[in-house]
Amino acid sequence: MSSSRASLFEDDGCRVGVVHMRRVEEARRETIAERDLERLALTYKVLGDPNRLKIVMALKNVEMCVCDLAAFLRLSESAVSHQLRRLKDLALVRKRREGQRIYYALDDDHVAELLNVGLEHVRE
Amino acid sequence: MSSSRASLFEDDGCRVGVVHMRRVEEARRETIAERDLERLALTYKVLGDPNRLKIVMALKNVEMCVCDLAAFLRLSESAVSHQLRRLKDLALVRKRREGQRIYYALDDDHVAELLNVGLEHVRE
DNA sequence: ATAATAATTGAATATCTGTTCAGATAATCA
DNA sequence: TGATTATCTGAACAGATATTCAATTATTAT
Repeated sequence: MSSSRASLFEDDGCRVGVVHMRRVEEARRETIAERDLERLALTYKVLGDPNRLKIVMALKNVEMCVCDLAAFLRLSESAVSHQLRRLKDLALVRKRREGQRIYYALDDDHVAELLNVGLEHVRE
Repeated sequence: MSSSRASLFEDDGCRVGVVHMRRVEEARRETIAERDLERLALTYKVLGDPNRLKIVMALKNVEMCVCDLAAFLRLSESAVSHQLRRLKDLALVRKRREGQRIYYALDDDHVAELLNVGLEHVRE
């Protein structure tokens, strides 16, 4: 019976053909908190830009200042600074001031692990 | 000496102040292939949208057809179909036809692992 | 102080992205 | 066959995004 069709009214009042109502309701129950999901999406999104990804990949090995990263990416320091702020807002990197320079590093081990799992998938 | 400043000509001809040339060169050597990096960035990017993320989270538990997912997300089937194509292009989901319906599921275990590691980071 | 270096910030713009809409395929059934 | 259901596709538009540019803050050196 689970594959039989059911035409019914959804709780938002729209008449729709729902094939597996059980699965839909189950999925709704299992969904994580909207706040967590939003933050998780932002985390992936921030890694989804080639230049930001290059930054975190480089920081896997050693901390670097903005100037280093700009030279590495062949990008303006302003552009790098903008990207670093996004990475920092999501707790992917942390900064440490030393005189005039500010050194960036990965914030915790989860970040490196996230990169490794992603690489495994890409190289499968 | 590694913290001394070095003003020099980069190989692209731009005069820039590079603080830790060793680190920059090391980072350039360690960089993964541009093709892999591009693909890795696309993988994260595709997970970086709340609706697409909801889709893969739901598919962690059970396969679902487009109609189910549209009901679950309260989104048009067209919109869901567009998103599913992006997920499929990056091998995050696979499809299986059964009559008129097409069922989607996660493509491999890496995907679920990627979600789990991401969740750990968000909830830390 | 003044100058120089490192990094940040906000505004502007060109580009990219997600959804909608209308129409096209594909499979099933009367 | 024609009708219905499920899914896909391409164009278009509104909203988001990355970089550049100019100006600003913070630190160090003279």
